[in-house]
Amino acid sequence: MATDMEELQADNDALLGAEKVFSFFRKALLDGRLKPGDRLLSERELSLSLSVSRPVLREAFRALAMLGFLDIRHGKGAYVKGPDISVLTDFLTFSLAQQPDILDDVMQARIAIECQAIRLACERAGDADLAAIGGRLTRLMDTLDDPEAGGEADYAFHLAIVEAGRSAALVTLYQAISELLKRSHTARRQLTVGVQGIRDYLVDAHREVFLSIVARDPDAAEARLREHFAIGDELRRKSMLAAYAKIGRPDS
Amino acid sequence: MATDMEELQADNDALLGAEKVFSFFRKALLDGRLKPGDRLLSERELSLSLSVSRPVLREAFRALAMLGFLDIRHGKGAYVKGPDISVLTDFLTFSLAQQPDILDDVMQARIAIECQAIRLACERAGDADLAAIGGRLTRLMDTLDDPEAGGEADYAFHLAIVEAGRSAALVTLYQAISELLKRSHTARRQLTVGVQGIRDYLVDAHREVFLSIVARDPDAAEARLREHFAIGDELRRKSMLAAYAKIGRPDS
DNA sequence: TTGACATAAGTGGTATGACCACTGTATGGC
DNA sequence: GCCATACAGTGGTCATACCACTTATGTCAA
Repeated sequence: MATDMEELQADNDALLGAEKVFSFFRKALLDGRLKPGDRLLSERELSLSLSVSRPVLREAFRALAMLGFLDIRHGKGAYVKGPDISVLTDFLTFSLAQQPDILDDVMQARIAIECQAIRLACERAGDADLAAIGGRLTRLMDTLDDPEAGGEADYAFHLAIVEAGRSAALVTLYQAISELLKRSHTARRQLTVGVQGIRDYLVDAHREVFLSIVARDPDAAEARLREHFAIGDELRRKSMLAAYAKIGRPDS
Repeated sequence: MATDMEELQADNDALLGAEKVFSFFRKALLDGRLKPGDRLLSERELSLSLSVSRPVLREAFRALAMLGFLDIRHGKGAYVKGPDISVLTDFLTFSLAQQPDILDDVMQARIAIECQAIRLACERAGDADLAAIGGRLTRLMDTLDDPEAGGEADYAFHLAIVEAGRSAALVTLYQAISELLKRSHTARRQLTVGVQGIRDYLVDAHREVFLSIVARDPDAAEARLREHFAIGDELRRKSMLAAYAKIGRPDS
């Protein structure tokens, strides 16, 4: 992936060991010789065929598996996997996790993606998309008292909106930050679970967002969504203040 | 990275070979024993210390290098590298490249990120950020006639806006799609280079966006930006139509 | 005949030891 | 003092052997 096409014509032995394997794999994938689901030759055969040693071939295999392009199963063989977003998710999670307050900052990415997706959803969503969002809304109402399940339902609802936008790029990015988003969701729920009137608010806010999509009004939908985020932020801040205040006093 | 924290307490030998290496590496990174720039023990020493064979350790090393966490230099050793976005970029480019029309769809992600970032920029941008954007604007005006340099200047301008938003998550995502964005930029410039009044439009549109940020008016800034995108889309469509019409006729 | 079990072949997983190629340093002669 | 060679340490590669898992095949007993 990193290197360019310079060596595409060269199946020759000028390459440095593992590069030969990567080159072979890339080419085979691009010209259709290998498709997701295909089974590769065994390590012994392939290493012979590419004239590299088995350890070298295994290094390359392991790296490809790490990147999600191969699924290696003990005793069965190595199978080609389509590009898998989970790798991207892991990598992003790990990269961003280094910084403090990332759970707050990832909220900005969430707002960005959802606000654009909801606009698209107003134009592009089909009946199935709307039904999916509605279903998640029901699920959300059923799990109001459980921070864990509630957080997941919340995430599922918003994911359905993004998917309704029918933009592969937006969905991919959203999935890429999904791990951090889920954490953020449950963390927020745990903070705000005791707030006065939170149940009614959650239901109303999400329903209004949903109805705006059904009405196919992009500006209103985005506005509702932004409002939802702003209020959520406000609630969260108050809850944190309350929590700190409680810590300060004796908790009789 | 993929697995969770269950085995964090287990330095024991319950792990499957390569996992031991990953576990060690992850732990050492998280508790600060390893920092970017550090040199790892030699393969022979480390394999002994982790009680795995050298080939297994090398497989893990190769995978980590592939992911950008290690820089392995022949004859010198293996050095820890900070997370490198370029891996993410490559992966995203490769994953999304499979689908047709991705260059159009990635525009949705771009709009999403920039529209949110410009809102943040209105609140958070410092003088240095504004100066940076201004500088890119000048550069943009100087390269109006060169599709290549012009495309890059265009990209640089918008990147400066995103950076002015001071959100690590947004910047990271933007960089992740940067490769596709750059292609998109130059492709658009090549299409619209001959359009009547395009030079004046480009300057005016970008300047207005810039001035909105300076005025610190989020709603206006986002509106200007969306308008810019919409008009760009319109221009591009017209140009494509014109190009097709020209092909239909004899090009005397 | 049919079921369950044992066996064998093929696969990935690991280990060992040796050797090559590259790098930096130390040691020798000049 | 300086340069060139030799050496030690490193990653890079290889060949071989063996272990563990999966599957299919075949065999034996009910």
